[in-house]
Amino acid sequence: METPDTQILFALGRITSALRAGLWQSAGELGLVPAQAEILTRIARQSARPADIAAHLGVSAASASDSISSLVAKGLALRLPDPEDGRAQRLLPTEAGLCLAEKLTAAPTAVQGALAALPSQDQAALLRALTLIIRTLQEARAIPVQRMCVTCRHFRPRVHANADHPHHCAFVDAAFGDASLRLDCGEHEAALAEEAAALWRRFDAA
Amino acid sequence: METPDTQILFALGRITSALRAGLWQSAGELGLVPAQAEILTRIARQSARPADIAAHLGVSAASASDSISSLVAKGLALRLPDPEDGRAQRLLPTEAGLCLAEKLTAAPTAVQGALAALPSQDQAALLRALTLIIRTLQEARAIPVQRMCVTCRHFRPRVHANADHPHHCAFVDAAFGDASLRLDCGEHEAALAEEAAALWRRFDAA
DNA sequence: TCGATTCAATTAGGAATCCTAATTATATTA
DNA sequence: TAATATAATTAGGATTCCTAATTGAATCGA
Repeated sequence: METPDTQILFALGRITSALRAGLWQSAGELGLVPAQAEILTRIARQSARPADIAAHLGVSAASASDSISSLVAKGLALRLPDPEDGRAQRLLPTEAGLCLAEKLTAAPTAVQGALAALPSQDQAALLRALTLIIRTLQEARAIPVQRMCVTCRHFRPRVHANADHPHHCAFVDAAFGDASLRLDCGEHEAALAEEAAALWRRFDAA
Repeated sequence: METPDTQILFALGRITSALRAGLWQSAGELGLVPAQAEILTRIARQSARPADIAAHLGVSAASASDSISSLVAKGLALRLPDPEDGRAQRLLPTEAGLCLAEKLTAAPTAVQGALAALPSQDQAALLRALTLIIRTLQEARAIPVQRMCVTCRHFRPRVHANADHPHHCAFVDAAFGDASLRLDCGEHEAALAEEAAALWRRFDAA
């Protein structure tokens, strides 16, 4: 318990516990368990395959299938055949599922409150650090690839002198700062390999 | 998915998944499941009561009791009567449990790798932000109280001009920075209520 | 001091997740 | 066309997780 690494890991563990407890609480009030709530909010945002869900949650395909079946049995989700691949399926929320997903994302949790209470400079620094971590985890194949700024061909890191808005998005043609980094952007287009490496170095530089 | 809050929550979710998957992996190689691994490493660091374990993990006392029983059945932990309270127990690791706990903490995970790869400035900023979050979660009674710098009577936030080492610990009489903030310090002594509030304001100030 | 209440912990009962291994059906490749 | 790979589920079993009820010990008030 001495290096920053160890302290950070410890801190993440504590916050993870709070997140799980909060999810049991808020999901439980709506008749769901955490895994079901996570899957439902995910497919409410965007349709996904069972394999995506499993990768997103970091569980086996069999476990994901279990939880999906629970949602289907409750009439909150549908399994439809995937038009692009006869082996695959597309998961969609039902009307009731969408309604419940909105309540879930709206439900305030203790962690959300703590984030809101964070000074905006710390918020930006936190988001920046987490973005870097997620990028590294992606490269290590520990988590599935995100549609995030730091791998997007529209991203221009550190091109402005303004310390609060050093980055630029070529898609919306606007300057922005660490606080506005996206991890799941609808306009994301993957940069080519060498281009991505250059973005990475530029953003990462301390 | 627009405000920093939402992005941060999303990011924490992704990292949580990676943490859980890593724990299934590393604990699984040693014949444990995540909950058992977390309890074992916790009691290896310091003896604890079942109620502490439950609060630490954010689960019910009954669930904690289940997992503790699993550890006891495997010969990795012992339940001893608590000398201070006849209703309570003290949990201790056995020799085999200590040995396993060391292997667990030594096992490198993907998230640990990602943390190590983080530039040290981002590490410090991350630890600072997480410390603030944990402090808020404690106040909201969402997680149990930690033996952390920001609630310690030896802590002197922002007393030095040196930007890298602005804080001071009166116990060891040394300057330190955000990167060295402790969340579980052996020398922690809780500050009085009003004193604690003053520390908080001073450290929090952006 | 004695009863009532509170508290720490476990047990009981049951639902849900999680795993690996095996199976089915579709895609891809040689 | 045959062999292999992939997407998903099912089967079987271990474990966690919940709430409610129980046991024993500590504390509080009359």
